[in-house]
Amino acid sequence: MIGGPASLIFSSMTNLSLTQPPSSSVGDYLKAIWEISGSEPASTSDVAARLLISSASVTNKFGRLQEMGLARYERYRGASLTRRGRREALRLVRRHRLIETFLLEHLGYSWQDVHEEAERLEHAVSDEFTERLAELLGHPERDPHGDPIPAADGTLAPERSSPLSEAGIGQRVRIVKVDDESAPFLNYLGERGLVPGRVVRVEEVRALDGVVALEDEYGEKHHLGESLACRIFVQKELKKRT
Amino acid sequence: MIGGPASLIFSSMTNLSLTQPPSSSVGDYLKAIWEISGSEPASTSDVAARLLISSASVTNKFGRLQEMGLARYERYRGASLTRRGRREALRLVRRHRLIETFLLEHLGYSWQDVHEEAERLEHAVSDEFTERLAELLGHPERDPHGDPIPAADGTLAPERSSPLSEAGIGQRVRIVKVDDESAPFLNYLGERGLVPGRVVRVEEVRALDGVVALEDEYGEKHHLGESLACRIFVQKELKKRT
DNA sequence: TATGTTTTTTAGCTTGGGCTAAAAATAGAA
DNA sequence: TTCTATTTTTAGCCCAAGCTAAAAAACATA
Repeated sequence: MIGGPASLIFSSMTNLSLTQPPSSSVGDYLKAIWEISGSEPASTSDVAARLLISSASVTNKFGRLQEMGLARYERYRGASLTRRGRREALRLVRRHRLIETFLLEHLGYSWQDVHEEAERLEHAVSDEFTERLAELLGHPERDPHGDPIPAADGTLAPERSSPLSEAGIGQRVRIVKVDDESAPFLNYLGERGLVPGRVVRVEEVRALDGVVALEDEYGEKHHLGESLACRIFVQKELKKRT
Repeated sequence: MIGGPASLIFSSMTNLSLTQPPSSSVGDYLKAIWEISGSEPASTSDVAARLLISSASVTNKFGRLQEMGLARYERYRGASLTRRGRREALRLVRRHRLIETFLLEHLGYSWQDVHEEAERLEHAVSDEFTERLAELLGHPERDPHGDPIPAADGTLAPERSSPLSEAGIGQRVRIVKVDDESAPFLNYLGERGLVPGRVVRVEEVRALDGVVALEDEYGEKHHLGESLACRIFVQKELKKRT
C-alpha cells in the first residue's frame, strides 16, 4: 500500500499556513490556551500552572505567539487563539487522541501511562503518520476517554454533553466522556463498565449529598458520589439502543 | 493487558547509567559515531557530513560527549563510543528499526517515507513503547531492510554477512540485508522479490564488469550490476530451505 | 625538508526556551 | 477612594545547539 487514502487527505489540507511546523513548545502553549480559554482569554498564570513553567516565560511566549499570528494577546488580559492558532492546537489534539487510542487498543497500555506517552509522541509524528493511524483505528470519532477527536482539517464539532450530576431523574443517557486522568478513577469506572458509549438510566440525583443512582443495561445498580458524577458527561439517549 | 511481559523486560534493564535521557541531539551524534567508526574513531568531518551540520559544532559536541562518559575523544583524531555510549546508540537503533518495521507492516508506509518518520519518532518514544511495539511485531530479529535489531539491553550479535559481489560461484546464499535507502533501488529489488530472507544461487560473478548473475527459487534469472551487488549482503545458505 | 592544502579547533555570535528578582499594573477590601 | 495584595511584565541572566571566520594542527607532496 503506497500513498493510499491517507495521503489524499493530508496532502490536501494540513499546514496550509505554517511553512515550518511550530516547535513542540509552541504547540504546548497553543493546546494550553485552547484548553483553558473559554469566552475569556487564558491568563498568564493559568497557562504557567498548566505547563509547569514560570509566568514570566509565558508572558514572553504570548508575545511571540501574537507575532506568529497564532494568538491574540493584550497585556495584562491574557491570550486567546486566532483561527490559525486554534487549528494548530486542534491538529495536536487530534494527534494526541488518536495516539492514546492506539496505545490503549493496540499496545495494551494502561490508562496511567497513556497520557504521558502521547504527550511526547504528538510532537514527533507527521501528518502522514497521523492519518495512517486514523485509518488503522477505523477513523474513530472519540478517544477511549470519550473525548471527541478533531477532524484532519482542524475542526471540531461543538460538544453537547452535560455532567451526569445534572441529569434528569428517569432519563436514559449515554456516557460520552470521562473528564479525569487519574488512574483509580478510571479503573473504578472501567471495572463497572461505566465507560463511554454505555447507556444508563438515572434513578435518583439526591439533593442532599449529590449521590447519583444509576441502573445500567444489565440491571446493575451503581451509586456515584458527587465528585465522580460531575466528571462523567452524558447525552440524552433517544432510541432504545444504537 | 496491563503491565504485561513488556514491562518486565524494560523495567529491569534499560537506562542503568543515564539518569535522564540524552537529548535527541546527543543521540544523533552517538548513532552517527556508531555507524561511522569501525576500528578507527569517527572523524569530525564525517560526523558533520552525516548530520548535515558544521564541523565546528561537532568538535564542540565531541567534548561534551567525553564529559558525559559516552565517547572517547582525542583532539584531531576523532571520537569513538564508550561502552555506555554504544549501549545508548544501540537503544536508538533498536527503536529506529522496530519503528520502521511497524510503519511498513502496520501503517502501509512506503520505503521512501519510513526512514524520516522513524528518525523523528525514535527520540520521542519511551522504553515501554519500544518493548510493547516489539511484542506487537512478534519480536523480530531483523527490520524489513534485513538489518539486525539490537536487543533491549543494548547488545547486538556481530553480523556475518558479505556483499553479494563477493559471493562464490554456484553458492546458495540468503539475502540478509539491503544496504541502501534510495527508493528506486529498493523498489527495483522489491519488484523482483530480491528482499531479505530470499535464497538465491549465484551463477556468475563477472570479473570484467562486476555483473552478478542469480537464479532465484522460482528459476528466474537476475543480472545485477556491481553497484547494486555490493549493497546486497548475503549469508551462505546451508540447508535446502528454512 | 619545506611548503601548501586540508582538516580541526578556537573564538565569538545567534536563537529558542527557560529562569529569578524587581518593577508596574490590576483588583479587592477598608 | 485609597491602600494593600496579587498578578503580570520587564530586565537581565543561563544553557544547549547551532553558526561563521580565523587560527592551528596534520597531512601530502615537490
